[in-house]
Amino acid sequence: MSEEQKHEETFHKGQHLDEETLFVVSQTFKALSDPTRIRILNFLCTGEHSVNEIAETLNLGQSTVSHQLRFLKNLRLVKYRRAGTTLYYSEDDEHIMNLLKQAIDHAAHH
Amino acid sequence: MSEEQKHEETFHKGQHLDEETLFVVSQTFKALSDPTRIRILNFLCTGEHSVNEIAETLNLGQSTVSHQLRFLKNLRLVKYRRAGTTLYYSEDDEHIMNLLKQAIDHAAHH
DNA sequence: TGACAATATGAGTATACATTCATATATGCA
DNA sequence: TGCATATATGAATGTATACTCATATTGTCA
Repeated sequence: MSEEQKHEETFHKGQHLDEETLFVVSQTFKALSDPTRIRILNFLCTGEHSVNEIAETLNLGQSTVSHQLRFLKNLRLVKYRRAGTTLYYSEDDEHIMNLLKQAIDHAAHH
Repeated sequence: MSEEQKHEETFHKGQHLDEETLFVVSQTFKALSDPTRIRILNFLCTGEHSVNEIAETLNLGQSTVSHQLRFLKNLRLVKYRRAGTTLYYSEDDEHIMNLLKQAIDHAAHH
């Protein structure tokens, strides 16, 4: 590794963004850019919940929640556990959830 | 402050999201969800740059860059300094820039 | 003041996306 | 097997938005 690269990684000064990284980063933030998904993820901070629990608690349509959970699952931000006909969804990316919490704190404490 | 609220703020367990916080958080992440804006912000990590410098370096149209900079400026993510007819843009929210860097590292180191 | 350079702005367009509705799939149980 | 519950899926629609083009604005200097 060159000194220049080491410098960039250490101090984060305009590091090079390849196509794939750019895509992943933008997709990740897009997941966090929708109020409904934010509410779902924030609710999942309290632990695992079924689709219907999420829908009723947040006052959303069952279909809406299912669609958004699929979106979040494709990005591996949530996972689920099956129990009979019920699917219990929960967080699956501690790092990204931490980003969300930071942003909420940043916005709320103002 | 109630014990329940203190618990939520300390451990980030599904804290309540009021309308305004939800809006601010979603807007902030929306700013970070577009590849062009990510590239601009990442470039500004290297220091202040004029609109034309940004456009030429990132191979973007002048109008595109100007539009996106206005977007980022409305959210107070960037600021500018005037020098004659040239406007030098730079970062204006250390905390949010840090979120971006975290996400880039998270995505790049995989 | 007039010309030039840098940037901003507004309209138009194409695309992405969140929601809803209707329906399909899947699991458990009698 | 047949029914009920939970969830997923697909189409349709309205809305948001990123980019481009043309033009306007602003500041500098001769």
